[in-house]
Amino acid sequence: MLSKKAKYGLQAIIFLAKETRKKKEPMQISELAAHENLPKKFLEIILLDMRKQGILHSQMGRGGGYSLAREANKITVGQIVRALDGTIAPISCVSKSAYRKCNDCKDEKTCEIRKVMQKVRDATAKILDGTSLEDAVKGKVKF
Amino acid sequence: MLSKKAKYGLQAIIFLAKETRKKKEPMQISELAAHENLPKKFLEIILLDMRKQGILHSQMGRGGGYSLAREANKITVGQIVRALDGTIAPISCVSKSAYRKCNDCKDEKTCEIRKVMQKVRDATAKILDGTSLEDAVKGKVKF
DNA sequence: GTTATATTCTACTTTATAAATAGACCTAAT
DNA sequence: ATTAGGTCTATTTATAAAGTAGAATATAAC
Repeated sequence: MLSKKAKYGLQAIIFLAKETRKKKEPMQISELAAHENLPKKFLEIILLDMRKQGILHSQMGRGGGYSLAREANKITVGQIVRALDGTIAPISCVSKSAYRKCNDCKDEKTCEIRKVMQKVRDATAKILDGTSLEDAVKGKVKF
Repeated sequence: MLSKKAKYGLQAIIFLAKETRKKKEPMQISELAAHENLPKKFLEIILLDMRKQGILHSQMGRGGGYSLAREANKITVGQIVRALDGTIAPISCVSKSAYRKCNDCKDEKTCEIRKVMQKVRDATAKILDGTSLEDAVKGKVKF
């Protein structure tokens, strides 16, 4: 399951992507939180995470706020989920961004669970990495 | 991410499926836990869950233990994950087995996140429901 | 330069849920 | 009756999620 962190982050950045098309000014955390009904302080952490990973850009001081660091068609849903949840893989031993061997795994190559979950990861990656914010906003989800 | 519960459950039932091909006697929790290096008491809860959902059969008393309730080709990985995690969906609003509307969702039909996650769910379901324990044990994971 | 506004950063508390553990209790075979 | 097993209740521990409070920092506007 997607964590709430990733879900809230997606909600916020999708709203940002929508609004960015209209006006170019950054948006305040408060406005984002209010519009999407998200816990403000939690959202603060989430936005900060995305900024540190280069997905969002922030502007301090008066008139400041958050804006997309790149164009909406250059940011994928997969990047956001990885930034906030660490991975899109159902199990860490098939993750590319956050690989970790299972605790008592005897042999990764013959692990049956790993084989199945590898397929799930690949299918998920294809969808999430193949969907940009622009696609999402325009409702153009392929596959 | 798959919970540890589901992962341990899969480990245990796959081991069971392998051993069942040889001998027909039920297997004890202790043996399962020892062989797969799983916390015994936690595994106890997991096996009980699967029994209550008709996936496993248990025999009380001396010489008892757990065995598959159906043949290995009649049990899918998807059934096990759903039994232990409630759903295979990345977000509850696209789950079939455990549907739940998102808290402050204004309109499910236009939700961009939902559209993407629906695709992920469908792709995941195809793989997990299309893979039986027999497939897993024989290393025959399609797709 | 001062002020207002907004992000950034730190720290702590609470609540909910996942993960793990302990022990008493029930069941069936011998 | 005894023994070997599952069943059930309760509790603890760890982590995710959320909320609270406040200080530090950066920037625009005056």
